[in-house]
Amino acid sequence: MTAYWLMKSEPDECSIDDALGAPQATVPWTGVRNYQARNFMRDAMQVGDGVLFYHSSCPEPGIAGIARVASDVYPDPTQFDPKSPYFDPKSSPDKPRWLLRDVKAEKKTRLLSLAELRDTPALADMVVLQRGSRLSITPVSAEHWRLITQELLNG
DNA sequence: GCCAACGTTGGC
DNA sequence: GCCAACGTTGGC
Repeated sequence: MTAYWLMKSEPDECSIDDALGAPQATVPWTGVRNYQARNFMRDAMQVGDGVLFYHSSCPEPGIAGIARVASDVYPDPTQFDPKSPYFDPKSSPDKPRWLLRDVKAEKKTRLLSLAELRDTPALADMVVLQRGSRLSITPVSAEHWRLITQELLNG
């Protein structure tokens, strides 16, 4: 059964344009250093799941495009790179702590801003909108996915 | 740069 | 296992 996700990326690091410009429009979702978000990728995601590509920590935070989970889970190579800001000295290649999946960008959309998301009563239950929510990967219900993609693709 | 909210660490 | 201190996220 297809599931849906919202995945945050800082556009300074990897914007929807960057992802679309990558080979096969596919990027490894590096840098997740939160166990709950990691576990979503490891245990709950499946290839083909829908992804709302969200721009965070930027002047205009919000959903910027549609993407899809494009690979099985595998170790995040940045955890082993001492020069990477995501380096984790407590991790090792034979016992990797951090995992990722590849994400394939499908379409850049208009920016559906965080303010607009918050102004939409039908989306009030979205995990990402909950008070104090900081997770960089959150599940999205089928109904919320339908509403948002309909608005972005047809609206 | 501020700060609320949450996660992680480490001493006990 | 508790919990205070500290670190991080991310909108504003």
